[in-house]
Amino acid sequence: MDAQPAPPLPAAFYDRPVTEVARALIGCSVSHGETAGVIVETEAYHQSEAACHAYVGVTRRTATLFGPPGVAYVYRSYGIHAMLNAVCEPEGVGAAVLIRALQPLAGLGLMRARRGPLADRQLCSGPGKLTISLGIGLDLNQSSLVDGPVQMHAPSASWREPAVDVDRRIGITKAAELPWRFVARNSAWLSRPVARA
DNA sequence: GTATGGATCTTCT
DNA sequence: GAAGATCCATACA
Repeated sequence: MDAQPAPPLPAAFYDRPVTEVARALIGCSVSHGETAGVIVETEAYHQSEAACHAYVGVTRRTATLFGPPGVAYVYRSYGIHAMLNAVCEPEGVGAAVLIRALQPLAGLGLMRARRGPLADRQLCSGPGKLTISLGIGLDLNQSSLVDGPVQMHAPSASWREPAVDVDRRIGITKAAELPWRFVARNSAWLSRPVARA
């Protein structure tokens, strides 16, 4: 709690292969207003595979994915849930990292006010949950992760670089076999345990 | 504790 | 008109 926030990750951080960024984001933190959490679970999406929205090409919906790196891509899924992604790779390439789960770090009271009287581990253990807890809505689509309302920060000094497990992605039907899900090993805050050790 | 089905809206064909 | 990267409540063992 006393941890002074490090400077936000620069746009260059996201200007790399999306799988590298997805792995590097494990242990980083996301903040929005009073609320913040440590990223413990991510998935990579790239225009070269069918599960990615950008697979179909540039549309009005996916334009953000093809934009410059270091920008938030927020969209609605199943008509109900907002999903937070970080756009990666150079402008013109459709790729993003989906933030699937957080370890709550700050503003837990505000999270409960938004979500209800839930246990800590239920506040951000899912892509649709964490956006509600952090108050992230569709209006934040295309906002900068470097100097916008939602920011991502490098791991605090006390965070030991965790072992990262790789797994298949969740909840998709196409290209489901790609090992593009990255999680912090032995974390208790995941949306779902790793399939195989 | 595990399993199944419903809710709800934006975007694209 | 249909599909989609989900979450929650309810039913049953």
